[in-house]
Amino acid sequence: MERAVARTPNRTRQALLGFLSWGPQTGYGLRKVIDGSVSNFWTESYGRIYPMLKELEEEGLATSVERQTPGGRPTKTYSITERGRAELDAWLHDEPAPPARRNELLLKMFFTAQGEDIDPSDMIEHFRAEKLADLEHYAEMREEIESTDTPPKDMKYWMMTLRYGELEAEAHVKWADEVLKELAAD
Amino acid sequence: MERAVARTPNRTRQALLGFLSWGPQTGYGLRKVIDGSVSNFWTESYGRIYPMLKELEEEGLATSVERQTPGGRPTKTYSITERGRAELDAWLHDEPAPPARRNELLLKMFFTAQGEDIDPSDMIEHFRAEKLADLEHYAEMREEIESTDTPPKDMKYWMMTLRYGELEAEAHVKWADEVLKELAAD
DNA sequence: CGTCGCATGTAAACAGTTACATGATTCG
DNA sequence: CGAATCATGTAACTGTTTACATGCGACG
Repeated sequence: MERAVARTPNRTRQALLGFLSWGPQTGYGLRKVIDGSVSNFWTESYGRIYPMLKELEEEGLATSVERQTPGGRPTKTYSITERGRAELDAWLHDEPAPPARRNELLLKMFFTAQGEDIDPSDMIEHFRAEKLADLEHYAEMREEIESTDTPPKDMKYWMMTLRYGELEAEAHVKWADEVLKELAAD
Repeated sequence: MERAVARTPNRTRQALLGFLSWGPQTGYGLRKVIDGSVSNFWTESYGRIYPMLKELEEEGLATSVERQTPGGRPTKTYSITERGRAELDAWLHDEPAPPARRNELLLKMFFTAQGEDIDPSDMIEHFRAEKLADLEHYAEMREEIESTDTPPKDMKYWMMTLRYGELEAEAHVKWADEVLKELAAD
């Protein structure tokens, strides 16, 4: 009997297929799009993107066309294939793996009493500021998505991921406020 | 000029030093303690624990005593050294690295419209159930910490990490409720 | 007598980042 | 002319899990 395990398997494959499903892209372009849309809950580095695109092509999930641009480096534009779409679809149908549980901030908090004169206030203040910046960023994204002509089907789900970020960040700020108050009370 | 980067560096070292700062432990024991106390925001596998303990000893941050138990395997008990405590203390003083941003649930949500007839409701229902289970678990931990004679200095910080989990899980449940309602409205 | 808990450890594979190499164009 | 942006790609390194090997004692 096998137990379902909390691994973080390779999803770069699916992430790239997802973005290619919107239309052809270069490796460089994918990186930009990822940074500009899902950076809040997903990241990819060139060191993963380029080898993975090569792999996708070898497996017939994507095809590439190399273009000699009128000056500058030749660019390689990838497109998703039918088999690629099928793989993306299959992935969308199964259970996601839970995110890795590794939070250094909390680990430090947990051991604070073990150090000499540690005051975690600065660290939490910093954390709080980051979350507030995230919230501002989300507000901008909300406006941007609503103002550009996003397909309504996509829009709905994008807003849901945005909402996740908002509620989570708000909870984090609330936590920081509570904790800072308690720390100040000493 | 170097930019501070959001890496997730090796903190197994500090985690183990933290737990050893409470008192001597075996590798096996450390795993148990970690699972029973911080599993909510930190995990370690044997494959990291044993090699890391060896490393800590080589670097003079811990010492070990091998005991021949009256039957059974010999056990190796590690203790933290002064230098180990200094390293732990230094770590407690610097900024934590932000957690990795890789959430497969949200990545799936983001691409839901790209699949054929995808209804993410089941997935979110499952997510919600997990968070409710987490909340129950936190309630138990709260009682447990309060009933056993935890040093009050530690207690305060442990409760803060617990509170983080509670507020976050509550936000996640709220998100799931909102999203499920919206999905049901179609 | 089976399996669970105690207990240590390694090897292989996988996941992921960072730094580097290369080079043209455009903008200030 | 220097910096930013477009653009592709590799190599080295770090981090982490999983599966396996080994074996005793206790409990049912």
